[in-house]
Amino acid sequence: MTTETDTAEELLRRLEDGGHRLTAPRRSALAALAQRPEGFTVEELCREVPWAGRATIYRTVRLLVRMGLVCKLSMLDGKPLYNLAQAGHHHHAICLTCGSVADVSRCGVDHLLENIQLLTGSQVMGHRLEVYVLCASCRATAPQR
Amino acid sequence: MTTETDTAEELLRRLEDGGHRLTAPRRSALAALAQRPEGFTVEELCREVPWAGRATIYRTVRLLVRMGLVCKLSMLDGKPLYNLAQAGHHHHAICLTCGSVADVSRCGVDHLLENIQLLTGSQVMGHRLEVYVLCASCRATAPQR
DNA sequence: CGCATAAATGAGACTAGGTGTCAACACATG
DNA sequence: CATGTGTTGACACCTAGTCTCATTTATGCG
Repeated sequence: MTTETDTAEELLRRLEDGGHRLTAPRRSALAALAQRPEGFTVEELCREVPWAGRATIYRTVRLLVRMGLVCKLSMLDGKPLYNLAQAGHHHHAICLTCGSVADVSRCGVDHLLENIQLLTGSQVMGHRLEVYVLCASCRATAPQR
Repeated sequence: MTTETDTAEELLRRLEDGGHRLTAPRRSALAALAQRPEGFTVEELCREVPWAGRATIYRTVRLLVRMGLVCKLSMLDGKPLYNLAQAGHHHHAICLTCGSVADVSRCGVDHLLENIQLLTGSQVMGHRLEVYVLCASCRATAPQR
């Protein structure tokens, strides 16, 4: 089983491989972020690592997003939420109750985009898909969030 | 053919039908917005109707969004863009070049959401889909935006 | 018409989320 | 251990939007 520490180590390694320095603020930010598999906001991270500058935390998260290690998604009300990227896909089913994020890439998204090209004659340049769900386990239990 | 004036009149009528007052700031905001079928930002509207208060313009747009007359979508970089709602659907193919918005509802979105429920065992509560395209006519001409 | 009154307005403070600047600092390498 | 570039932190600034509250105004009623 992958622990939070493993996750943080992995991110650290990826940063290093990318030619980035492993500084104290980055280590702390990664450690904090690895403990929140259900997603986090940058302000939350700032509160958890109060001795590091706000700009630094934002820069670290932006770096991780650009490297594809973290993805930024938006909740129903438009508020941003970040979470660890599982792989290279870009589609999520976010549970409104527990915050868990499921991969939706194999549910026909590509097919949908193909249809759009065919039916409208346009060329798809990018897309954003966010699905808000009540996940299987939350359907049976009480809301927590 | 529907002119911009017709559009503004129509919006005005809908507001009135909804029990809202037809005030001068609202009339101007609607007139300005009706002239931008390719979408607009609220700040743009504020610049076009500078004698009306910024809060009022924001309130007017929010009202129109809540009434389903205008929809808020977000561009690839996350910046918000508003445009006149064509109907009750919620899916758009936004041309990155000319800003035109096409309806994508009949391209299999519902089918996709059904698949998600079946494959993940979750209940879909809401979703957001934005597709960024180069529309058919822009594929043949030079970029303008 | 004239009036009452609830709805709407405008100024401006405030919020969230995020970026830009710049002097000071620190990591890794020669 | 010098050196130089990447990184930091403080803080100003930005966009997008909301809230408050005193003032104004559209509209239905008599």
